[in-house]
This record gives sequence, structure tokens and C-alpha cells, in this order.
Amino acid sequence: MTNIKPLKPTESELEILQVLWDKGAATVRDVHEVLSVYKDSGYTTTLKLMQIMHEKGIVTRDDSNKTHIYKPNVDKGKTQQQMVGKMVDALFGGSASQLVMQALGSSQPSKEELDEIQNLLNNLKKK
Amino acid sequence: MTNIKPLKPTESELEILQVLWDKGAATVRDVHEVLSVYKDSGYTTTLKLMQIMHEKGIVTRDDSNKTHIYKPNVDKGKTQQQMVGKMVDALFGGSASQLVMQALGSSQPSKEELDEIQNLLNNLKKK
DNA sequence: GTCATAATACGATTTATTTCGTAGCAAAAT
DNA sequence: ATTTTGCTACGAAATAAATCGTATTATGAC
Repeated sequence: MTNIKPLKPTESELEILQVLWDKGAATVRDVHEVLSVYKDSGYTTTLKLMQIMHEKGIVTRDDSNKTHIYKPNVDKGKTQQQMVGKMVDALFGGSASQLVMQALGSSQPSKEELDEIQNLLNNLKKK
Repeated sequence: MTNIKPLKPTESELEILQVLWDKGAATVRDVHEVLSVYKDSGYTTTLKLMQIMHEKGIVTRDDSNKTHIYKPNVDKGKTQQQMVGKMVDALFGGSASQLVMQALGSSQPSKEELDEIQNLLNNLKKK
């Protein structure tokens, strides 16, 4: 069972989840190493955040060894969906396609990405 | 001049901006009336928030009369772009097309919307 | 076995955000 | 003219989020 109620991770929690989703499992140090590339907060800050996330149930952890191993306990897709939904409501008057237009228009998607989107679009059109 | 630096409106500020973008201009009471449909914070809370937004330059106001008139001072499109960008970074590893896939996949776009997106897609492909 | 290293725990502080209460004032109603 | 109403100003409290410092402990190197 992975997440039931609409949790709303904070900004920092999201950054940490990114890493956990990417790696599948990681220690605090692993995560901190990644974050420290673009943030300059200290190690214990990351530690504290991950401890809080554990309390909240956002991550699980294996503390059978001295160095704990953390895993995400919320589904990436579900979380994305929730956050996108919130943004669509808050900023695009409920219209997801408006958001799509905005996102597509102001990024530089590669040919591969465009093809991928085209495929999805074709599938949607069939129905 | 409408906004230079990447301002990042808070959650509440975004709610207020929604109303201002929609109405073009509004008094504190106007805004509060709308918000109070789905929030239950008091009038002075809305007032204070709008005063802060004014200090920050997010809104302008005409205080030549006793009842002040507020207008948005950040561009809706720009703000959407910024917020979407933030979300793309925070949740989609920087890939806008991933966000697009997510948004498209989990909404039910109408035929018209799909066509509109297709057009945009065609334009992007030309380059 | 001692020491250095690297980890967790956790309280406290800082910073940001939201909320409200109270005071003061102008305009309208009586 | 007095009262009531509806507004702004603004300090302060409440809440939430992020940050850090210090204490403690386990593990591995020597």
C-alpha cells in the first residue's frame, strides 16, 4: 500500500523524493550528496528532513544497521498527478490542456520528445 | 513594466492573483468575497495579504479613495511559466515533456483541445 | 584498546507565511 | 450632531518549514 490520502510534500521534501525515486533506495549521505550540488544546506538539515518525512510516512527506512536506508513511500506518478492537478486548478482555471500548451510552448523539446507526445496524442485521438 | 525578477507568489497570494487576473481590478472586499466561498479566514487576513503583495510590488493599488482598488502587477502568462518551470524541475527532473505526458494522460481533453495541441506540435516540429 | 570517523537524535533557532485583534478614521445613516 | 458602518493600518501571535549545533554512539583503523 503506497499512500492513500493526498499528502502534500514540501519543496524540500520533493527534492529528496526526486533522489529516492531515482535511486530506489538511498542513505542520507547519498541524498545529501546529490542535493549539495545545487543547494548549500548542511548534512544535518537533510538528515532532519528525512527523519521528518519518515515520521510522516512519506518514506520508509531500514534502521537495522547503523546507516539507515531510506525508500520512497509515495508513488511518483500519483504525486505528480496530485501536484499537477493542484497547479491546473490554481493557475489554469482547471484546464489541463492550457497547462500543456504553456509547458510545451516555453520549453525546447527534442525531436524524440515531440514524437513521444505525438504518439500519446494519436492514441487520445482514436477514442 | 510588469515584473522583472522571478517573483514567487505564495499559495495565498496566488489565490488572490487569480481573482485579480479574472476581474482586472478589485477591492479587498471583492477579493475576500470570492475567497470566502472556499476559505474561512477573516477579512483582515485578506487585507493584510494584499497589503503585503502591494509592498512586494505584486499588485498595484489606487488609494486615492477611501476604498482602495487593487490590480495585478505580474503577468499571468509569465507567472504560469515560472510556476510550471518550478514544477518541472521539482517533479519531472527538468523534462517538460514528461509533465506534458502526465498532464495529457490523466485529463480528458476534448477534440478541440487535442487539435490545438496538435497545431502547436506541428509548429514545433517544423523547426 | 584507543582513537578517529561517520552516523543518528533532537532541541533550538531562524525564516517565511498566515492569521487575527484592535485602533483609528471617513463616510453614510439616523 | 451623533451613531453606526465599513474601511485601512499595523503589531503581534500562531503555524509551518528549513537550518544548524551539539551530544551520543557504533564501526573500523591503528
